[in-house]
Amino acid sequence: MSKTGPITEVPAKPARSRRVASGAVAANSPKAAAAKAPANRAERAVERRAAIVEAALDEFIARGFTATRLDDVAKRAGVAKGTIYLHFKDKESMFEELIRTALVPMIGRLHAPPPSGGSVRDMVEGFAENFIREVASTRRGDIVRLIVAEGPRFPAIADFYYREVVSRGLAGMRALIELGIARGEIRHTNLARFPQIMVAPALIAVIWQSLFAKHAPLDAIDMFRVHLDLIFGERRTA
Amino acid sequence: MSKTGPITEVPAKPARSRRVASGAVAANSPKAAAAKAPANRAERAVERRAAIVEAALDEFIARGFTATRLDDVAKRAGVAKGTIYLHFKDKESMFEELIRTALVPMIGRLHAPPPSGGSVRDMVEGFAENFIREVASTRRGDIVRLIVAEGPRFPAIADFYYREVVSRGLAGMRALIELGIARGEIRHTNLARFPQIMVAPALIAVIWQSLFAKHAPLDAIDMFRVHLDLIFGERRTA
DNA sequence: TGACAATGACTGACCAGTCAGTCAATATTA
DNA sequence: TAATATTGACTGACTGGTCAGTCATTGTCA
Repeated sequence: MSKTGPITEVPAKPARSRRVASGAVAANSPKAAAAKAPANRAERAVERRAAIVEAALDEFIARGFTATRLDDVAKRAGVAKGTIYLHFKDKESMFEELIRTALVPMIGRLHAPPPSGGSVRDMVEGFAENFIREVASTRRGDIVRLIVAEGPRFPAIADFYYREVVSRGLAGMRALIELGIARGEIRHTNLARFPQIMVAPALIAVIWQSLFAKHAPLDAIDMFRVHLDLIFGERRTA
Repeated sequence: MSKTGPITEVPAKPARSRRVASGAVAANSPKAAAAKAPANRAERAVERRAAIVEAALDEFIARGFTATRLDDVAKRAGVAKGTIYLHFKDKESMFEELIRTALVPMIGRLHAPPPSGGSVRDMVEGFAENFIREVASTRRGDIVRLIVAEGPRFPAIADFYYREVVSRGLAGMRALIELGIARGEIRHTNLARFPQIMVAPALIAVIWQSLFAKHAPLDAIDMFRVHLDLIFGERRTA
C-alpha cells in the first residue's frame, strides 16, 4: 500500500485553468475588469490567496492536517506550490490561520443582535435552526469536526476555539436561559448551570451528519424541536 | 519545522528492558513463572502483542493515524519494528483492528442485562453514570474522539462503529424510553423518535473532557442529572 | 527596464515496510 | 542426562517512495 489508502477520494475540481492564452481576445475594455479578467496585481493576489484558502480548507477537512499534501492544495487552487509560501509561513501556521479565518463568520453570528421580540423559545429555536442549516449541513460543520479531531494536537487552536466560540456561545446561551427563567418560560432553574445541555443536540447533529448521515439520515431540526419541548414544555398547536 | 511540530509530546515509558542479562539470577523456580519472568514462547508472544496494542493505542490517540510513527510504537512497546509486522499486516489494518478491539468492552456493556428493578430514570441514570465514569473520563473517551476524527477517512471503522455501537445503543435507549412512556414516567412521547437526545449530554461530556477540561472542568454526572430532570421532571428530594 | 510575482525542479528529512541474519527455546539423539 | 540439531520469533539496517520547504529561473506589471 502506498497510494491507495483508506482515504476517501477527494474529487478536486481543477480550479480555473491557467491564464487565458496570452494574446487572445481583448474583448473587454482595459479597465472595466468584470468577473473574469482580474485587473491589477493586488487584486489578483487577493484572488489567489482566496483560492488557496478555499482549496486548503477542502483538503484539510477531507484528510486532516498531517495527511494533507501541499502539492494537492496547490493543484486544487490552480497555483504552484511556491505560491503558497508567498502567503503562509508554513503548513502549520497555514492550518491555524485557516481555522481562525473560517471561524470568524460563526463568531459573528454569536454577536448578532438577538431578535428580542417573541418568546425565548422562539429565539433559541430561530438560533438553532440557523445553526443547523448553516453549520450542521455545510462545510462549517466539518470544521467543527476538524477542531475536535486536531484540537488535542493543536492546543493553540483548541484554546482559540474555546475562547472565541465556546465560552462566548455558552455565555450567550446562559443569558438566554436566565431570561427564560425570569419570564417563567423555563421551569428548570438548574439549566442555567449547564447551558451545554441546550446546545448538545445541535452538536450531536453536526457529528452525526459527517459520520452517519449515509447510514441513517437525521432530521436535525425536527430533533431539536423535540428537545425544546423537553425544556419549554409541549408546544400548543403550531 | 521537522521534529518539533505542534504535537503535544507523549512521554513514552520505555517499556520493560530487554531480556535480563543471560546467566543472571535463577531466583524463581523454572516452572512457577510469576509476573516477571515470561515462561514459554507462546506466553511471551501474547505479552508482546499486548504491549504493542497498548503502545499503539496511546500513540494513535495522541497523534492520530497518519502522524503516528510505527518506530515510536515499537520503541514504546519495547519491541523492534519488525515485530509489529509479525502481528499485524500493515499500519492501516493495525489501526482498524485496534479500534475494533477497544470497542468490544463498550459493546459488552450495551448487552449487559438492564437492571430491570427500579424506575426507568434510575436505569438511565445508572447507565449514564457508568458511561461517564468509564468512558468520558478514561482513554475510552479518547477512542470515541479518535473515531470522530478518523471516521470519515476510514469508512470501514465508521460503519463498524455505527453497526456495533451506535445503532444498538440507540435501539436499547429507545426501548428504555418506550418503557418509560408506558409506565408514565416520561410524558414526551416524541422522545422515542430521537433517542439521541437522551445520550447527547454524555457525548458532549466526552468531547469536552478531551478538548476543554483544562479551560473549564465539567462535572459531567451533575450535568446529566439536570438533563434527566428535564425529561423525567424535577427529582423529589434525594 | 526595474521590481516584484510566480513557478516548479530540486533537496533532504522522514517513514512504512522488508528481509537476511541472530539466538533462545525446543526437539532429537546418543 | 548431556550434547547437538532445528526452529522460528525477533531484530534493526536498509530501501524506495513521499513530501515540506527552498530558490534559481522565468514571467508580468507599472
